[in-house]
Amino acid sequence: MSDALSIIASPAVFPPSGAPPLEKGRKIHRRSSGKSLPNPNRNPKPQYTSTPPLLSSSRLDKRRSLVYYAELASKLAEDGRFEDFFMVSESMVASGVNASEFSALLNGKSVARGVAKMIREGKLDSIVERVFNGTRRLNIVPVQLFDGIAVDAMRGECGQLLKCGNVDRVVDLMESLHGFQFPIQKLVEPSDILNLCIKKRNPVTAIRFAQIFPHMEILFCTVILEFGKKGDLMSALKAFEASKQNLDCISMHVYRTIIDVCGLCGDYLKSRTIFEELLSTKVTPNTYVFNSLMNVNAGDLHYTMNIYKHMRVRCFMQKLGLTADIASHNILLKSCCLAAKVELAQDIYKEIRDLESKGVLKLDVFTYSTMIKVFADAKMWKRALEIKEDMTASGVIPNTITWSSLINACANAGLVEQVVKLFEEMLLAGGQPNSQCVNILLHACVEACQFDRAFRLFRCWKESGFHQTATVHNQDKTEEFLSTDQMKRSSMPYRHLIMKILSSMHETGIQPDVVTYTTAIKVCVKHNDPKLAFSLFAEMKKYQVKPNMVTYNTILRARSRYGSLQEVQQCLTIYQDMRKAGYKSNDYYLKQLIEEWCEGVIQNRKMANDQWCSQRTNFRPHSILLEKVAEHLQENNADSLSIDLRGLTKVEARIVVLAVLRKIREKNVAGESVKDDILIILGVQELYEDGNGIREAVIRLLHYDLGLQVLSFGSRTWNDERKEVEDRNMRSEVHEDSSLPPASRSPSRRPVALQRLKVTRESLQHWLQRRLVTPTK
DNA sequence: ATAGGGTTAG
Repeated sequence: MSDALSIIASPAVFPPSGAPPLEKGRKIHRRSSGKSLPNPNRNPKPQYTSTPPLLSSSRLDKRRSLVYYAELASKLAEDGRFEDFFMVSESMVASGVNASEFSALLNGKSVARGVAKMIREGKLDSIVERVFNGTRRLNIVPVQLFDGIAVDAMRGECGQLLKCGNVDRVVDLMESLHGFQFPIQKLVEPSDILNLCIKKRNPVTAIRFAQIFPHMEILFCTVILEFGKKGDLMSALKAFEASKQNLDCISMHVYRTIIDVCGLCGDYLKSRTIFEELLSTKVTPNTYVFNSLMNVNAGDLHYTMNIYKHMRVRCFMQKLGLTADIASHNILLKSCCLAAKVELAQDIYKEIRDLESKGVLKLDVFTYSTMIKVFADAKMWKRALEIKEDMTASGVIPNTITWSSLINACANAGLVEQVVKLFEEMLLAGGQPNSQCVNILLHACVEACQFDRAFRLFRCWKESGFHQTATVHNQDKTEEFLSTDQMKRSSMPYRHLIMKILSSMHETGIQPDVVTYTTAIKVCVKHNDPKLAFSLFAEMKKYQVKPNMVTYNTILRARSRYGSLQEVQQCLTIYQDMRKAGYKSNDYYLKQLIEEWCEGVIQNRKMANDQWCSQRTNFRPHSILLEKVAEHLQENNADSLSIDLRGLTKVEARIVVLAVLRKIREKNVAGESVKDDILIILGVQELYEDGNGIREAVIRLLHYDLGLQVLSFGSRTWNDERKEVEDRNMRSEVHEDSSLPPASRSPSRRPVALQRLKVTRESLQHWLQRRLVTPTK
């Protein structure tokens, strides 16, 4: 048998200088003899045109020709011509050359550049398909072929795909690469992939990603937790099940995470099921699992106590050390706190103090803070202060949260003096107040109507920083005591104080948060000052402080105080804003506002109101009513006098019509006269039949209650039409074929049309004039 | 990569 290399290297097999190749090599021939190869000008080294030592069988020659073909293959790869690259490489290997010897001679940089080039050209799939499968056929470890250039290029490409939200594509790619031991973790930030999966509520892709991630357990935990944080328990559970399939042993961390997630998603019963399942595997749960379970079920003291006992018995039986640690006890105290069991909490506190003296446990800042909260909730502020003494005696340093709890204990009891005193003490002790702490203080002052005092504190901070506050404040104290009564009567308008307080906070470096703004808005609402409330709402948006449910409810709560069209419009804007922010079903206050505002049109007609009250509870949970009203009341919709009532119920239709009428009335008072008729669209129905009774209800309201002239679409008066309808009904009853569905009946006899009503401009004007002479309320 | 404590609204 002749030398293998000489066969592969013979001109008949692979000609370096352009002789006819094997059929397999046609492409190589065409391309390599074409544009880029050989090209001495572009790259004079190596000289492909020079004749390689072909027919020699000496070792040196063999080596030389191996180097030559490796260089050639590298060059082809660099140009992104991987088919040609593999043609050369595979031919070499087929000829008996050792693949690893050959691959060691390949220029890794060139191959990497070639890969980068393909990536730039968007040929990502080809890389996986050709390059990786090709290298596999060659028995070359593909990773060796790539250096930083290719990895960078591929990372860039994955980043682009993620930017476009194409997370599945990235995971597809990574799955393929993973099969070739490619270091996929170098390509993307795991959090980038997970965030997208979570945003799309797509657990499947997240699970696929976790399966190929080098630290699978960690990633599964992260996936479970992140879905949980978004309240997506379903997806979290899917990831949990997948993690059990993929991990070879029971992971306490995974169990702990899913139990926490049950808590985050409010399904504490599910956490119990999962715990039972874990017990059934006969694996002893660790302290983390026990503690998480207790914490999630903290609202159920009975259950938490049982778990706690279970822990202790287990320790006893297995002669283990104490599994219940200080965190377990802290959770138990929290559970007592939630159940308002002050005495039990005190007993447990005594017990753990005892354990501490025996050196078994060490009470920490959490323990003391929780106990302070126990007493704060029970309005036992003196006992709360005693806990603080215990704490300092044990050498535990109170932190911001401890101080906040303590201040809150006094605030709950209405002791503003004590609150301020503690705050000063905190500052002296070097405590760093944050916005939450400041909010408690602010709230305490607000509750006691001491706006002036709150402002004074904030002014001090602004002028001299926190740590000067105590002294400055003390100087003011006498004066303040003397003028408390005047302050309660708000000698200085509270509204100036609120704005000032907020700006002081900004300047002191404490960012007013949702709670600060909500408290301020609450004060405005209390003082009947919707204008300032709305402007505060605008300001918080300006500072990118996101309103929450409480904020929306606070501002919308004062519905009865909002009277003007503008105020109602602002409310509706806020409502729409709320919907956009994802708060859906709680539009209770605004519905009431709209109802009351609209009904104000006929508020002196008692009968109508009584009838109304019986109907008001019939709203659908996600009615389109408010959107509809908002649409009509918007300023830019001023000239549209067409009301589309399609899809609304009787009650909703009534409100929308009333809203438009009230708007017309307010505009009229402001000097804008009615410009046109009102057109009311009722929907596609049989002209003389009205299943929902909307038509009847609207006509009753407009014609009978308000005395407006209502025309049907043909401009006949409603009364004329009514007679006609009755006549027709009498006649049709005889002939009607009730077995047919309405739509299939003869249109000539029962016409199907878009029903419309019209309220004429003249009758509206009459109505407005009547309204003016009628004494109000 | 590991839990547990504080504020607002009804």
